[in-house]
Amino acid sequence: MTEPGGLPQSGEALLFLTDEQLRKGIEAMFFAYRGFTADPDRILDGLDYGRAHHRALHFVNRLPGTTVNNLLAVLGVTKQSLNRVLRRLIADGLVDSRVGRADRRERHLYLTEAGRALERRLSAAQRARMRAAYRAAGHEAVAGFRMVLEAMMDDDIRQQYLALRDQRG
Amino acid sequence: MTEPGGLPQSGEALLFLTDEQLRKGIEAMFFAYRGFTADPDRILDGLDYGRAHHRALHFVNRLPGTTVNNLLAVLGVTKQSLNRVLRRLIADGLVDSRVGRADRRERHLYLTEAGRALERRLSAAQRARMRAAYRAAGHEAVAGFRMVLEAMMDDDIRQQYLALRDQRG
DNA sequence: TTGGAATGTCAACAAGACTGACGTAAAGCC
DNA sequence: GGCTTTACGTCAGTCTTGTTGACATTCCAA
Repeated sequence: MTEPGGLPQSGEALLFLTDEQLRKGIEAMFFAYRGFTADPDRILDGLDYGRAHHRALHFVNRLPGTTVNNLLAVLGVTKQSLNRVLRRLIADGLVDSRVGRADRRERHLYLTEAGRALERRLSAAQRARMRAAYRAAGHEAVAGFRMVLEAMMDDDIRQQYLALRDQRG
Repeated sequence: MTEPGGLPQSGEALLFLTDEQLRKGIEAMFFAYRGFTADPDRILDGLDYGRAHHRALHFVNRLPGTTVNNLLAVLGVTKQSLNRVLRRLIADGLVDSRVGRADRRERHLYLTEAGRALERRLSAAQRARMRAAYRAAGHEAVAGFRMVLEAMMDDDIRQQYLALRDQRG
């Protein structure tokens, strides 16, 4: 499993990647994702919402006026699954669903004031952890972190991410 | 992305972190995790196993002879939840459960040859993606990636991770 | 006008997490 | 030897979040 016989090569820097190093990265990813979701999860727990609600709130906030179909693509779930979550958020007055003007079949989604308030609370918690991690790791580590994550995405997902990343930001 | 206004960037601290930057990191984490699990998920799908089985196989492989209790702590699930998964793996002959010699209440877990074969197949797929991402991002990015992830973990989880990380490797 | 696309709903189901309760066996302690 | 604790397994039930499949509605576009 270690690089056989002849020398490893690479575009960037003749990276020598042992299975050990890769394994550490895999386990780091696994454990870090738990931390990544821990703070919002705690908040959601008390409110009787789940991670799926957080994700919906996050992307409706990020993409105000997005259609249901577009949100499906971003979240990577079925419409039935999203619909259950969205229905609840709409019923609870966190999300506003407006019939499209150009195309009245479409529903455009917006956060209400209450929705924005919860989204802010959730993302503040998540950002606080991210900020602490960034501070602890330092400036260059942050750039590397993002580069590896972006390289790890599926190609089609990366396109979505990049469009999102560079819009307004 | 460019440092606005003035000053601060840093070696270790004094990182100037906008909410935009943090948000990009959060979304990168979200999308990258999908990629991270995509390849093993595809393999497992055809075998009628799930992500939970993969996690169990991974850590039994990593910690041969580990007890059920220890595995619970690493995975962060309840024993009922783990038991369902483990029972299946044992029944299917992928995991071997041996009564402890010093303490006969304990069960020590090992992969069988078939278990090792599946674990190798899964981790080979996951490592391939990680390797590609590392190569694309370059040597320094890898170090930064790991630093940020480690800083993002909960404290108690990080202890487990570090113990695991530095053992034998 | 008709076909197809976008949305939504109902029903059924499964994985994988959870809690709570209980049983058994073994170990540890007084 | 007896009592308590620990480790493990299991039964039963619940919840969230994902899945398919079927079907209705609305409405754009050819």
